[in-house]
Amino acid sequence: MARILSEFDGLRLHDKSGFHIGPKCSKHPAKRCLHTAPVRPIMPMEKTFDAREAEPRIYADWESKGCFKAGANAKPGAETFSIVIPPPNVTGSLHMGHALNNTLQDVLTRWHRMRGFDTLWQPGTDHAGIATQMVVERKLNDEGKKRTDFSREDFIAEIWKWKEESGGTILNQLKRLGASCDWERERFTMDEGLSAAVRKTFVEMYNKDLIYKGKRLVNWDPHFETAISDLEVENIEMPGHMWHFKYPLADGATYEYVEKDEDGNVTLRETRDYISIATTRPETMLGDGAVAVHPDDERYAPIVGKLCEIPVGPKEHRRLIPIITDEYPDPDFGSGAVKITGAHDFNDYQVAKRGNIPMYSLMDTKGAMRADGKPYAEEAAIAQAIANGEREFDENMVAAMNLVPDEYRGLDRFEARARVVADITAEGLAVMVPNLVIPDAEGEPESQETDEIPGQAGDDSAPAMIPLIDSKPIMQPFGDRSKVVIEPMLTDQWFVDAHTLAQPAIEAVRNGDTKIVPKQWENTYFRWLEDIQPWCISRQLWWGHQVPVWYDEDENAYCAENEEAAVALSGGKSLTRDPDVLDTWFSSALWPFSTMGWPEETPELAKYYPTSVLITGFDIIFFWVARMMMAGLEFMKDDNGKPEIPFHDVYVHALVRDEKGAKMSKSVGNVIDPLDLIDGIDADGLVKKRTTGLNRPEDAPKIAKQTRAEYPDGFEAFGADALRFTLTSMAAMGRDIKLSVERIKGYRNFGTKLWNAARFAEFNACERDPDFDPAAATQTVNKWIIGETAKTREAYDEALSNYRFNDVASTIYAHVYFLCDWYVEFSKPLLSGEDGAEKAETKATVVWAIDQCLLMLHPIMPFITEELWQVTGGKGVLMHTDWPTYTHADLCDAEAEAEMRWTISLIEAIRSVRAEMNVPAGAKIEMLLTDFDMEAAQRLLRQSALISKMARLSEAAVGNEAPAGSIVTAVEGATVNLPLADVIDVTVEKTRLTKALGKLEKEIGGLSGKLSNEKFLAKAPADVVEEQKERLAAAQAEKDKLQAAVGRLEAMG
RNA sequence: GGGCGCGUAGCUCAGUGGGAGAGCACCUCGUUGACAUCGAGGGGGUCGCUGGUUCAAUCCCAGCCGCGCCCA
Repeated sequence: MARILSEFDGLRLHDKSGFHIGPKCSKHPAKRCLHTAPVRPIMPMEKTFDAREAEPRIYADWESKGCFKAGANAKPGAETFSIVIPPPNVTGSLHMGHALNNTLQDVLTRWHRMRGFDTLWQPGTDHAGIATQMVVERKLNDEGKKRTDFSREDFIAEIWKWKEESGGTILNQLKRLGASCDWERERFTMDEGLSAAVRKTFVEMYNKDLIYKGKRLVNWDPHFETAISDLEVENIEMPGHMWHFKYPLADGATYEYVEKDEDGNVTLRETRDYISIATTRPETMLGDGAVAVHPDDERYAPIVGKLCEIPVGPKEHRRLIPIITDEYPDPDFGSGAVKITGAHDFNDYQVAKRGNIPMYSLMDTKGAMRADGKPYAEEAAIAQAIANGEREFDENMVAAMNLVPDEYRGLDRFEARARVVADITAEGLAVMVPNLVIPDAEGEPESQETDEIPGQAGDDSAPAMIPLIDSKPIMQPFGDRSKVVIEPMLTDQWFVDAHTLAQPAIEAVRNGDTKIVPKQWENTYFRWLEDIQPWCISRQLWWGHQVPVWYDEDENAYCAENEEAAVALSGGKSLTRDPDVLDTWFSSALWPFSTMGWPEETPELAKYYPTSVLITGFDIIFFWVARMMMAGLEFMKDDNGKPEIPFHDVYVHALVRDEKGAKMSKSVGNVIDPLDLIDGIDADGLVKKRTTGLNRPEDAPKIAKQTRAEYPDGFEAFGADALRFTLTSMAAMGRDIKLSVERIKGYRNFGTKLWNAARFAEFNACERDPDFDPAAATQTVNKWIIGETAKTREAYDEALSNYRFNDVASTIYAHVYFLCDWYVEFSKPLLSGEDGAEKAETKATVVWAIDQCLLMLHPIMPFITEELWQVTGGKGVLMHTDWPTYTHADLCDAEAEAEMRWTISLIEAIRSVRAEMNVPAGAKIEMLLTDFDMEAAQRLLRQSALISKMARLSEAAVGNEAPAGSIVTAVEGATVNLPLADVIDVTVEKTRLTKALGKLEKEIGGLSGKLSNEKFLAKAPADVVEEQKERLAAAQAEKDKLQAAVGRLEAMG
């Protein structure tokens, strides 16, 4: 519906309803005011855009019209453009990272769709194994139920129920953001189709030995009681301790222990009956299989091959273990001797494998000391026989043995640590040092820290000797979801031979088939893939894709896509399925093709795979990008059977941080929910949000205070457009985004600016002219803005083609402001002039120019632009309107451009003087150009109306002589004289001119120095030399003009 | 320890081998018929430091200082 007020040029109503308010206008009593125009039920545009009301309405409209469907708005035979969404966790809710990620995808998708590409943005969610199981378990707990109250099937049914009810949250939030995904194609990694893809890939890889099962040391999460992959472990430096214990030599043997300094001088010589071992994990001593020293370490050479005693456990059953050599121990670290606990440490595991040292598992799935198996005495005896070399052993036998002494069985691992330390210390087998009072760096006495360290009694009596305990930071592994300390555990797990799969994935990026942007991330990608470890894909969870492997009674494995096939493989045996499920990322790795229907050969797959670009954060390059590359290249083949990449480009964007640069986190209380910026939230709501559900509830008051101080009024409803524009404008390559609420506000205001430009067009009855040809414009101002628009369009497309999102945003932002500041003002005289061809052309140009802004802004700010398009009677939907293809070369009129640039510079010069001289804004003054060239005179003649209006001149003329008492400034080709004798202060004016001259002289000095340098003239490119010459001439000319003005001032006295 | 990145205006950040930019903040003026969610004008930076390459370096190279991230 067109709402053009063609009969009421300049009509302005203060009442939003569109009815005029009364017979007298209170606002403009003295003027001719159209508020007194006849009452008419019309609907002018609202004064501002109400995002909260309009955005959901507009989105619903697009959706109902099928605007997002794959292929919508595609030109016949168009190229395809496809993106698969990084599937958010089904449990997720939208955070800033999603907002950024999806805004960028939407910008690209909308842009291509408008350009007529056959476009698919494939949406969906990820089943997120641990996260989802966690959410549902918590919900059941709230209902007083436990997971173990359910059968596996029933529990999974509970999760599906939850998914149906609550799983769509994040997708609805993406809609609120404006994401133009093809929702009809929504997929979920646990869908039947995607599950079939998982089974098929597993079976194929199994059959190629790319997947295998084995007992390996893996990262074990004692909270979730499952293995996790290396990537799901976060190593965090924590304050820790290193204890030093004596492992007595067997049978009271002794040796000469000698320490030397670098020059070989003996610094210590004593007879020892023990070997000193340093450890950060005393509880694992129970599982030691050996003590290792470096083969070159002379200190221990005398005792290599001998046995020593683990100084813990019942005395009568102390285990003896061999002292071996291995390259792993660092002689300069600690005592240089390392205990080897193959089942609980990754380094020890390697040593144990090399040395065929038994690896004794000490803990159960919850991280407590084992309580199963035979009594300690029996187990210890067997272990001793192994250590003595009297007994053969194998992996499984050793794994079954429980070497935890009876008194420690069932203890939590940290409790066990304290007990072990206390027991050893009590027995006098801790290494002791004098209890020195050590001066610290500031020279103040400070005793060795003894707080809460197991093994050191908090005794006031200050004993002479205390146990040697180093307090120092140690790296500890934590589960990225559970936040508990990860335990290396020796378990049977499924692995993917990632090394083999990585080679084609490396090659595809190296040879440019897939391009990573910004390029620096390629290094990260290569480094990880080149050193990739086997990928542990099995999880001891219930929610996920169950491993498609069945076992018969003899543990023979049959891998097949379903049970019938497995049974057939086994020759008809009765089989049991492997209970493990797969790492969620296993199914995510298939996402680019599984969502398109693979393993079926669907038309979508043929059309949209490989996808055009993947937009993702750097934090999942390893988790996801690299694995999709591996899976794609392994399973997808083009018509010639050549492995096919999943995407041509990978654009890696930054992390969104808070305004101060801190990572947004619940516990810090600095999280900003994108939806709160879109729809607004008051301070109470924000505080409530940030302080509920904290891990540390005691932080709530602090967080509340911080929040109120920072955002005393909460957030206004800035709308999705403003947030999107902000994120786009800040998405510069290679740097994190510090999100500023002020900046969002600024871009909301930018939307209002655009809105008002459209209102201006409406008030002036500027209607779209279907026959308007921008190349045929006749008026200088029109030709000029058309050329400027074309320039902007080219710069925009160039930037977006290169994923330079921030450049795109600033290009269109600057253009809109330029249009409003200058063209809109310039158009006014033409619009209020006589009816005629010029006026008609200008009206059409105004609409055209604003429409071009709407088009170019639409990918970033889809809502307000669509609303403006439709409110002003645009045809169809803006999101399916064709993208412009004109170029600056097509539409530029060089003369018009030069003339308008000159006009602008003159207006700016006059305004500047007026402001500096404090000429009242309302006062009209005269202007006279002197020393003018013909071009300047003609330009003034042609543009005097505009210049007079915008510079508030009563007269604009050319003349031969400057009037006395003029203030002077310069433009290209003329001296500008403003006769302001009554306001002029000779001293002030002289100061102003002197300052300006100073700047010019500095510039002239630099330029002439350069131009008199023969080397510069000889070596610099000709165009650069020419440019410098022109600049020098211009500066010189301006200097002359100002100099003359100074002369005249001095003549005045 | 290895790798990557960053240091430009008070703040947040663009940018370029040849005239230092934007937004916000700040100061002055202003209800001019689109817009006070606004307009006009203005101040403010030895482009981290030191060397090198070059006719020319904020930009390229090396070293140093400071900060961040990833990996061990």
